[in-house]
Amino acid sequence: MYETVELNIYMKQRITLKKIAKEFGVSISTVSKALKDSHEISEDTRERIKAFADFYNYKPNSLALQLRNQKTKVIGVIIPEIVHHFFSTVIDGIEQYALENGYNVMVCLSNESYEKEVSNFNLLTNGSVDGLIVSIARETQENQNYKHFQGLIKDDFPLVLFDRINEELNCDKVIIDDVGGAYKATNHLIEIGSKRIALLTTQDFITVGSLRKEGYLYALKSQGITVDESLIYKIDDNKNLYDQIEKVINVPNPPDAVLAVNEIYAANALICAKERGLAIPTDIAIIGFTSGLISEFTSPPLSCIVQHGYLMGQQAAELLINRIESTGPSEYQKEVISTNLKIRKSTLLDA
Amino acid sequence: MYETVELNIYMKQRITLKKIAKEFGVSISTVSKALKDSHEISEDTRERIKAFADFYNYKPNSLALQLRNQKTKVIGVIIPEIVHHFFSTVIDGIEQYALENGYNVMVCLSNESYEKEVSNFNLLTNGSVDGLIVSIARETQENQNYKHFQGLIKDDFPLVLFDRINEELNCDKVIIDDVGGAYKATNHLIEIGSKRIALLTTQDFITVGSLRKEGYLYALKSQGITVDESLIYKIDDNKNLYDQIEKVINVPNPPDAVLAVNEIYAANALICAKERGLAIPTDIAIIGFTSGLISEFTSPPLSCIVQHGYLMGQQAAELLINRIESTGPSEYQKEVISTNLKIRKSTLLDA
DNA sequence: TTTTGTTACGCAAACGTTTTCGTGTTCATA
DNA sequence: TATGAACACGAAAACGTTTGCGTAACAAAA
Repeated sequence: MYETVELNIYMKQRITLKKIAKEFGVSISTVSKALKDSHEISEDTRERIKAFADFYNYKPNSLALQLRNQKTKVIGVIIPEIVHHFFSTVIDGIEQYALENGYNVMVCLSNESYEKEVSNFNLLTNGSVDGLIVSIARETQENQNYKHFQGLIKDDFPLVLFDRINEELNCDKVIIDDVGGAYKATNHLIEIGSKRIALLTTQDFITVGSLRKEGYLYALKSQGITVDESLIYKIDDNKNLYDQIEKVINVPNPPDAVLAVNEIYAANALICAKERGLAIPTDIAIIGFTSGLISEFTSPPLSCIVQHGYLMGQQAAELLINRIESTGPSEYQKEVISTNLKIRKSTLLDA
Repeated sequence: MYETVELNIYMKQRITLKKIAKEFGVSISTVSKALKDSHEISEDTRERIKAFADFYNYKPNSLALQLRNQKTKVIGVIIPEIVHHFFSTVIDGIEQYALENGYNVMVCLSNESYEKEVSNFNLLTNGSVDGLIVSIARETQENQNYKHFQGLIKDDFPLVLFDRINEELNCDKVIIDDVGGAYKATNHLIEIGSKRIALLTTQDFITVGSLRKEGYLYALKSQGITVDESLIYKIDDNKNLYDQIEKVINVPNPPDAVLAVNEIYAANALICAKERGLAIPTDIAIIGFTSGLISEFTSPPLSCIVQHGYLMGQQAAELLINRIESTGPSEYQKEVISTNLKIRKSTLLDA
């Protein structure tokens, strides 16, 4: 049965309305309507066409639909890197919310490179996606070159920034409460009696790093502790982490606590402290920021500020989809996701 | 200047060839040719059109191009979950190779669910992508329901399976040398004097788990060690990991070595062993499979079989793109990526 | 003056849909 | 026997692009 359909031997083409129409000697519109169960088409024709389409596993070409409907139901995501637990969880959250709302997700990686970020922009905003969720690449933050963002914003292209954002950019944003998180962590260290709290942060142009530094400073000040600038270390991610962190810990008079702005810094500090023979947390308490698994399996396990990346992804997707589907212009929103303090043995004195 | 172009106030539409044509009172084809620097168009017209297009930041609508060219230059990837270091590295490898070859990547998550896998299939194979790279969801492996795969294969749709594959499926595949890796790891344990080597593996329907078990058995047999079935534990990922692993370690006569088929099992075993007061590696040696970061930061750090996920991604992308761009049919390939043994202190006696 | 050639453009098809608006046929009603 | 409705379908436009081919206008050569 159904042998009239011509198929290329080497690359079977998908079946289309046109081919079905040809098979039955009817028009394309008849086929289209039949497949949509339109009452305009006689039951007999309808059933025959549907059976045929089913047999050949017909599915409407989504490109054609997207072109016609002027919307793709796809949201693009550009992140600095994917091999990063935090970003993975965010993607997960985006995906979940998007799918639940009939959208799909296209993920691209900037690899922290300005150039790749721009090319991803070009790629995704040429009609392939209805909106964009972005966390800014390190190089972009370093160079302060936001032209590609401004171009989009000028065109009212739906855009949501998350985590690594730029305040100047006029769009929806989702961030975690970096200041508050660092504040909580620092306060916790102070409460357990730490006096000389070192801060392992990033270079200044990474916004989350400088915000966490802010929270750290704020906590110290509000507790009346004078800030010792020599305890603040800006780690360069392009150089060897351990070597840099060793210079903080493996010194004559090491700090009695460390607040690290991410999990890796914290884990390295922990290894380093143990190497030097310091007891944790009695000699030195350590706390990090994280959403990862490393902290659970170090010994002792690391206390940390939990970041809720999944929630962040959901919120970003929600903002974006609202923006895409809204008719008129509306105020840009900035969602702040609060953090939790998760106390483990690296800061737990009584254990 | 250039004020004739009509723009909707609420949602600025992208500029199109048609609008440019209208602006200049020429035909669409003239504009198209002008922008492509065709000699058919006078230099004067050409320059004016190009300047205008540039001013309005014209970029060809990729949907229209994809529809016309009958190819999208996008490859779809479906993975069970993204919050998983191994899968992230694979994605990374796919992305890198794809981008270098003019392709983009669209990632979808099955969340180990059969239903989501199928819906992702439908979504991606309706014209949105030129080919698919898939690692099979757990539920699909459990139910053995591969109809959606067979449908694609029947249509000669370019498809590459990686890591979690099914041998029956007739398509390109990339796997790591699971048998060989487990064999290496087991041999290593035997070499350092382990006699009673426990295996922490997955349930049978996870192919990588059963393959690694095979390697483990093979190593034991080739060293003349009789297999003790009571040392083989099938962990159920849906239940609490630590509880299950505790039943292996925290017993009167624990094994003197553990081979875990992934990083998490290994890390849990390590915590468990320390909890019970066993010295590592003297009382019990532990080795895992991994590409993750956990192993580096446990104490002692975990030896492991390195999986080269990045390479795997590259190879998968290469196979797929070759398949997409090949004209005639050709033999399906199966690439096997070999593993490395990375010895750390969890199996290092002399340290 | 006629022929030939070049220049500079326009037409239309094609990709695969959806959907509005016809339109020809049949059948029942006045 | 006209009239109207109901039925079943087709034509065509639209989404945005590319490209082979046709052609008007003009200039140069025969």
